[in-house]
Order: sequence, then C-alpha cells, then structure tokens
Amino acid sequence: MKIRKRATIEDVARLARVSTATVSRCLNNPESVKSDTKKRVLSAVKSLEYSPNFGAKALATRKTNLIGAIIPTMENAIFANGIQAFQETLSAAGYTLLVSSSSYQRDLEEEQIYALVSRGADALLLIGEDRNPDIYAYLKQRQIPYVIAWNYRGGTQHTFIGFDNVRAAQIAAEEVIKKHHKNICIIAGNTKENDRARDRKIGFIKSLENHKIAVSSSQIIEANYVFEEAGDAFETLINKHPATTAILCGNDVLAVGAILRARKRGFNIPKQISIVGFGDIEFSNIVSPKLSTVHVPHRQMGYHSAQLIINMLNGHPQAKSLELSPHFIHRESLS
Amino acid sequence: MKIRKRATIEDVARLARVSTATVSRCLNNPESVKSDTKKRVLSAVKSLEYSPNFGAKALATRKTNLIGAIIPTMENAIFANGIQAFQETLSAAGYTLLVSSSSYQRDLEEEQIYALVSRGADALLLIGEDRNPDIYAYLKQRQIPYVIAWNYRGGTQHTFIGFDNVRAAQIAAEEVIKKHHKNICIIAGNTKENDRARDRKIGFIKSLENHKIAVSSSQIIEANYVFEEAGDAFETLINKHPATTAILCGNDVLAVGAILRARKRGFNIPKQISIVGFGDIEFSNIVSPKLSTVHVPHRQMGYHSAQLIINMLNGHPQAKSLELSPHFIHRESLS
DNA sequence: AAACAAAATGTAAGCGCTTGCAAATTTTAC
DNA sequence: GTAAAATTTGCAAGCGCTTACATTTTGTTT
Repeated sequence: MKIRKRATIEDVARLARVSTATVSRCLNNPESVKSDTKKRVLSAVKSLEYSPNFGAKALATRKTNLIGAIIPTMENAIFANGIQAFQETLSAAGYTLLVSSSSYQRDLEEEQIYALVSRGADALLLIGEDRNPDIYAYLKQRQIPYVIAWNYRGGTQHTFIGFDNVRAAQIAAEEVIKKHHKNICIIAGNTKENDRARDRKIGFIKSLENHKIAVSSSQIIEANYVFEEAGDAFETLINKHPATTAILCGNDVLAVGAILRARKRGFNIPKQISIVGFGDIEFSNIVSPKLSTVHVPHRQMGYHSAQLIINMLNGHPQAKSLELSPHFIHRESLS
Repeated sequence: MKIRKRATIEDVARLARVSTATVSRCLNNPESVKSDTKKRVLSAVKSLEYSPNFGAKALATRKTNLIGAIIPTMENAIFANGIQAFQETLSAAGYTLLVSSSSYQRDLEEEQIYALVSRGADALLLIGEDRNPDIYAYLKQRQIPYVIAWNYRGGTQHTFIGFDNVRAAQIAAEEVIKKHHKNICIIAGNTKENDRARDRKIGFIKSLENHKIAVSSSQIIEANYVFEEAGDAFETLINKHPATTAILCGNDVLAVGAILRARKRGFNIPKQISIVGFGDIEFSNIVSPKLSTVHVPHRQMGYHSAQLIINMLNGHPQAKSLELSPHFIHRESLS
C-alpha cells in the first residue's frame, strides 16, 4: 500500500491507451463508447483504483450534487423521520445530503443558508416559509432551487411540500370540540419566526370561534418546544382556569411536556383533562396515556421533497407544490 | 435582478484593478495585503456579490471542508444529540456535515462510505468499529482521516472517541446485582455486525458470571432496536423464565419496548420486574416508569469527534483517542 | 470496391481558483 | 540620499475534469 498520489483521469487514459475524453465518456456516458475500449478503460480504472476528483468534476460540470437541508433541530424526533426519508431518496439518486440545524433561530438559519450555498449546495430543503425576503432574492439570483417543507400555502411564489397547518390544527380542534369540551386552553409553539406554530395557533382559535367557544388570551400560552416550558405553561393555565377540560397543543413535545407535568401534579389524563398534540412523533406512543394527536406525513414529505428537488435539478421546472393531508389519531389522551 | 452569470474572481480583480492573486489573498490571507487595496477589493467583492466557486476552490486547494458521517439511523434519538453537537462544532469551524444512514446494515454502510468519500468528504465520522478491513485499507490508502465514535478500544490502530461498551454494560449489571436480583434475563441488541451490541452483551454476562449468577442461553435474546421486537423478546423470556425479576437491555429502545409490553401484559414495573436500559435517550424520561439506564455522553462524543477531526485535518496527527465515561442513572424502572 | 453515413475517438479549450516565484514597491538602516 | 531588507503585488502554471468540434474508424449501400 504505497502512499502514491491518487490516479487521475490522465493516468487511466495512458494505461488504457485512449484519450481522457474517452475515459470520461466511459464513466459518464458509457453507451457512446465501443465495448472493447470500454472494457480496457474500465480495467484500467479498477487497477489504478481511480475515482474522479470531486472538485474537478464540480468545476467542469458546475454541479456538486450536494443538497443542503436546514432543519430547526435534530435533537428530538420532530424532523428525524422526514430527514431520513429525504436522505434515503437523495442517496438512491446519487445525491448527497448536507445538513445543518438552526435551533429555531432565524438569523442562525440565514447564516446556514448562505453557508450551505457557498459550500456547494446545488439545492436546498427549507422548513417553513417565514424568512427574510432577502434570502429568497438571494436564492433566486443564485438560481438555487429550493423546496419548502412542513408547510403548504397555495398561491405564493414558492414550492411547497407539506400540509396546511391552519387546517391541520383545525382537525385537532374539531376532534376536541366533538367531545363537547367547552373550556379549552391552548399551548402554542413559539410563534415568533415560526409560521407553522403561528398557523396552528390560528387554526385552533378559528375552530373554537366557529363553534362559539370562548378563548380569552389568558387561555393561550406560547412555549418553546421543551418539556419544562410546556409543563410550566400547563400549570399556569390550569391555575388561572381551573375549569379547563382540554388543552390543545401546537406540537407533541408540548403535549408530552404538559402530560408529564399534569401527572406529576396528580391530574388524571384524560379523565380530568384531555390533552391533544400535533405531529405524531415517536414518543407520542410511549407516554402514558398515549397521545391523541394529528399525524403528519413525515416520511412522505421527505420523500417527495427529495423527488421534487431532483426534478428541479434535472431541469423539470414544472415543479408543482404538493399538499399532503394530516389526519387525527385517536389514542388515549383525549376523551 | 438580472440573471447574469455569477461573478468570478477575475471580475472582482478587474473591478478592483488588481490581479486575481491579490483578490484570493484578500479572502484567504488578508494580513498579507495592504489595507487600502484590501478595502478596494472587498468593496468590489460586495458590489459584485462575489462568492468563490466551490468546485474551483476544492480543485485548487484539494480540500472540500466537507465531513461525512455515517450513522446507523436518524429515526430514533440514539444518535440525534451526538450528531447535533457534531454538526454544531463543525459548522463553527467552517466545515459542513454530510450525512448518510446505514440502517444498521454493514453492506449499506460500506457503500455509503465509498459514496461519501467519492462525493468529496475530507474526513469521516464512523459509528463503531466492526467493519470490513478493506474499508480501513481504502481509507488509509486515500488518506482520509476518520474517527470511530460510540465505542472505545485501547491498543488498536484506530482513533476512538467513546466509551468502553463492555464496561458500560457492567455498570448497569452491577446496579441490578446490587439490588439482589438473582433471576436476570438479557435482551441484547442484534450483535451481528454491531460491536457495541456485542460488547454490551459480553459486559452483562461477565458481571453476572463474576457474581456467580447463572444465565443460560435461553435467558438471553437478541432483538433489533424496535419496540415490537423487544416486546416479543420480553414475552418469550418471561414465559420461559417466570421467576425472572430483572431484565438487562442493551439499549433504551429495547428497554422501552419491554416496558410497554410488560405493562400491556399487566406486569408491574419495577415491583415485579425491574428493567434497565442503555443510552439514556430522550424518551427514557417519558416512559412510565421512567427508565433507569446508563447515561452515555452523547453531546460530548459529538463535540470531541468534531474537534479531533478538525485537528487531524489541520495536520495535527497526534490524534489521541479519548475515552469518555458513562454512568448509571437511577430512575424508576429498577428496584 | 467506392462513396457516403454513422459511430467512435481524439484534440484542446475551458471551468475558477490558489500559489511559487519574480517583479515592483515601500520601509529601514546608514 | 542610497542600498539593502521587507513588504506588497503580479504572472502564470497548475489543479483534474468535461465537452464542442474535428478527425478517424467502422459500417452500409450501391
């Protein structure tokens, strides 16, 4: 195992007694080369352990086949399945996933977008729509295709693969209302810089209003997606509004946080208080009582986002947004 | 917003009335250029919205600053925190993370390693040591630095950032033994192609033997990291060995799977049966009873792996493995 | 077997950056 | 003020690949 320099396309060409062009064609467009020269070239490739230089190829073709994704967090399962599916799909098509996480901070996300693009990303997966317009202008100017996932909105300039968060939240609210709850509180995600959290909150409120169920602002608390904060929100809510019989949560992390605290304080869920979540992530099934929640098509979003990006990159610009539909899952925390 | 071609270094040079060399130096080695020409160049950069072409830079410097990581799965939280820390650390140092997941399949992992390297990764993060020797030969020949995380083994050729899984498993076993359990079963992870699972199993058995506690092979079952499989394993074990009072699990997923099934079957955990896990991932705290488990330094592994890789890439070859120490966390599932 | 079309291969010009070395400029020393 | 040293800049040769175009080889038709 000599530590000799890596073989280049020229070494292969020399060994196979052809030009570099032919070697290149062998590798990228094999039908266009005669089968016995192809054989010669391929054996040279193998014997030299040749593999094309990434930078050179990127320079010559002006594409890297690197796809960037900026997700708010990898720490809990919210995006895990979606990203996994996204990666699998990309990988199968010869693309590689670059990831970065923004911790739900808009300025950080912005940095990461610039960073990923300047580090070679050919296209981007973005979560949610809320973003400084400069970024979209930048992406447009640089001609970087992007898909916005985990959200869907008709009639805008972007390409979405996701679901309508307002409507999805209404699904949850309607289920709660169906059970004749009248005193309902909301623990929403932090709506600052987060369109999904905002939309869900809007959806909750809308449904309650439609059914003439009063919600004062003191019945709504925003919290970050952290058990403790959700627990605190639960306590605050329940102290101020002891008559509460159901709580709508903008996210499963919030719901589980609320359940955990509720149990700690001796509440019986769902007998005394029903709690519903949003997202249907892994631990919804683990907590007890099991969480009744809105199931969101995680893997589908990942899969279709990848497919769409691949299409865009292949010059199919008929990139059509795709609206997927969430549905409610009845488990144990709502009665 | 014309869709004009991206500015190149030459455009900048022309506008700033300097050579491309100077522009390059301004960007990569600013101290070496006089401050007023620097000013001129930087303003040209800004006005042209110049940003260096990734491929060209990679070709000229023969580095991409891309770091690949192949992890068994993103679907549950086992690696989430570690990878998050890894990514944050890399990102802060100007590197970008490429990820890929292998679904715990050795051949798939192998493919991904080749793929990531040929797609430009300058270095690799690998989970565990078990791997075809060809791969290590390949990495050596290509001079790709790599770190093996989630495991630690002294005296081998590799660089590890992790912990000794045998010893870590013994920590758990000792805790169980301390509670005077005598009839103990084991649900190990699938040890095929997984050194961590194998080591933990070895550790469990070793401790039991040390304390003269018998474990027949029918008291040990292997299962994949899936709730259902763990649940089935639990039932099989408990049917064959009704006297069992404690179960050691090779992983939190297994432990939670066992708990869930145990509760379903009406067992009281830990009154009738104690269950301990391994890993201390997110949902250990959510399941009830809360899981007593071995805490593993997830974020530390991610952080130190990143630091080490960065060092290696900067030519500090005094890359020393680092052994971190897990510790037991008493919660509710062991008594 | 000649004439032409089609297929296969080669030539060489980029792609956009970095960097060793040389040249020019500025600073320092006397 | 001049010479030498130190600093700043420019020149140009790569880095390793792709691809338009030109050339050669092969196949087809008559």
